[in-house]
Amino acid sequence: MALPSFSTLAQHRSLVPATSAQSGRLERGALWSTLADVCALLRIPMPVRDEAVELLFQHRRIKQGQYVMRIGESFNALYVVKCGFLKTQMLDSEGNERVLAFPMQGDVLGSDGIYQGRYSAEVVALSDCEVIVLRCSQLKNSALEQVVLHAISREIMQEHANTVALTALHSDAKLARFLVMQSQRHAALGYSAKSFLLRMTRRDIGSHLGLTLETVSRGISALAAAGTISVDQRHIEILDSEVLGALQTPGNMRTATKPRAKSTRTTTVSKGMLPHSAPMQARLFQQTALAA
Amino acid sequence: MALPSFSTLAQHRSLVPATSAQSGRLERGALWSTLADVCALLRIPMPVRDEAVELLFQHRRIKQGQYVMRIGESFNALYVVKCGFLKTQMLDSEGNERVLAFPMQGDVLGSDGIYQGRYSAEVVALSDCEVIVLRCSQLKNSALEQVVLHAISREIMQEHANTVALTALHSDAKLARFLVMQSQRHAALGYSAKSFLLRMTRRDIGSHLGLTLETVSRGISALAAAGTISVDQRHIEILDSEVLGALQTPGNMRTATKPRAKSTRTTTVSKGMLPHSAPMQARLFQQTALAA
DNA sequence: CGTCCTATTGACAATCCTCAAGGTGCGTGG
DNA sequence: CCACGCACCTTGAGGATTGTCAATAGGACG
Repeated sequence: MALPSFSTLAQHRSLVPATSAQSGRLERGALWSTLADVCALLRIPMPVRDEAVELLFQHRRIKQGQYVMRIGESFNALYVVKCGFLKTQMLDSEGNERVLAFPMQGDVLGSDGIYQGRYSAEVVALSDCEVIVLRCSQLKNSALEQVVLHAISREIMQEHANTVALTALHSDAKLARFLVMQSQRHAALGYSAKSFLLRMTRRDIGSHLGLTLETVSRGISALAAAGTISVDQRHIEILDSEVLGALQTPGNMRTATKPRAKSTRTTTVSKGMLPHSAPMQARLFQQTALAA
Repeated sequence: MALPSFSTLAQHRSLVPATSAQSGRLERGALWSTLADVCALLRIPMPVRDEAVELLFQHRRIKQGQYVMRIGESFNALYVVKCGFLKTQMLDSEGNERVLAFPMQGDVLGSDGIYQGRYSAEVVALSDCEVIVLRCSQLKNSALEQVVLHAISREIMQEHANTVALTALHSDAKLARFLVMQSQRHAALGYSAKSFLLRMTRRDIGSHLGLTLETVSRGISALAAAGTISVDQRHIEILDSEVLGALQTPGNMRTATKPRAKSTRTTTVSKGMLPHSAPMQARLFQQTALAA
């Protein structure tokens, strides 16, 4: 069982929806994954604890349009996406839905519920999906706990950095960035980086980027007209990744602080107070804290 | 020692910069805080472990304009703001600075370094400050570790939610939201909610909100002209908090998904698969995981 | 085959960025 | 103490971007 269909998936064609890959063992009429399976899916090395308790985590199939979880439900499990494509959204203070992310294979769902004990976002399947259920009771003090916490912290950091970066860009740059990220994420799963299918609506993209669907549509049309990409409905083909990459951070949008100089009496603070070769301490704390 | 100067501070006038409140014990020529001090500052109950090891955490003074940490420095400590006002910023892919947050009393600095083992943001003091140094070696497996992790997860969740919410608003709403949050944060520390001093420049505000400094300036002027606030340099007085609060989410900016209906075959999934009174499990996992 | 959702495109208006020109406050050095 | 420089703030005018409203067309699905 060791590594799951990871290397297998790495050869797939891009347009075949990654529906229900059939790894995991069949037992009691359902599919289950081992600790090793989940770790591989999360791309985090398996802890070497010899307590070979062989924990098994049940799979759950989600049909397109169905919800993995709803806002307000009490937090009792985390989920790891085994395959398929989803959308995470929350309600802002007005009651409108705002799209937070588009999770896919290897992403963790439900981490927003840890803190409040209640999910603050909902996750809906944009294609038929399969997720692995990690119940709290299973995670608590298990070998998986640190692994999952590591994955969560990685995701939150990346997503937040991405959200911040988006704030200062204008529509074309946002769009280019979104497409590049989609491309990279597809590539990371072994699909084509040049050709992929957007599973979400223009409106979803707009909500995620802070644009209207018309602006998204126009932006995509403009990129296509410029020959940077080719569009057929939701099928995207990247023709010039150079140009697309360059578009991510075009002009200024003078929204940033520019100076980058003058540090009033910065003397030797940074080197004076905490020198002491610390990488090891950092690593140690990391072990215990948010990483694995 | 118990609760620090918390209740004392709660009576201060708003314009007096909260510089170097003098709690903490003096030892070896420096100020130190106990576990109880730090927990109170973080507004998190102190763990009841009877290992009364009496850990002491050293204070560090930061003069206005000095840096608490720089981008790229290796991660070896977290900091809790004892008093003063600061600014956190990172460099985007272009090399421009982007302001992430304006930390104040009780906030944690440096959590962005946990994951990479290296700080990805820098923190500069906007006023004379005092921070409490939590070295990794002290935190590791200590009673404080869970407390700090809880505080960090709380901060990250709030900051991310705030960042996401900002994305869809237009300038006036962003500005109103910013002012309301500043007001609330000041109030939470015992200062006046109606009258406070902005320690950051218009440019910093703009960078934080994704606007230019001119737009910020115009927005503030407009609010003042409307009688909602009164402005004198960086001194802000809120005259009509009703109006200001209402401005936070004005028109639509049709950026959100609106439908809010039609769940294709949602049948009984959410209630069918994971009912089981889970709050207790959630609480347990919470204990072990990110909370205290 | 009709309906609904989605996407595209156009025209127009509002917002916001850009460039530019003062003005104010503060620290530094003469 | 005053002059000067420098950052910060304000305000204006013009233009680019983007939101809004509206009309149309294609596709999915029952």
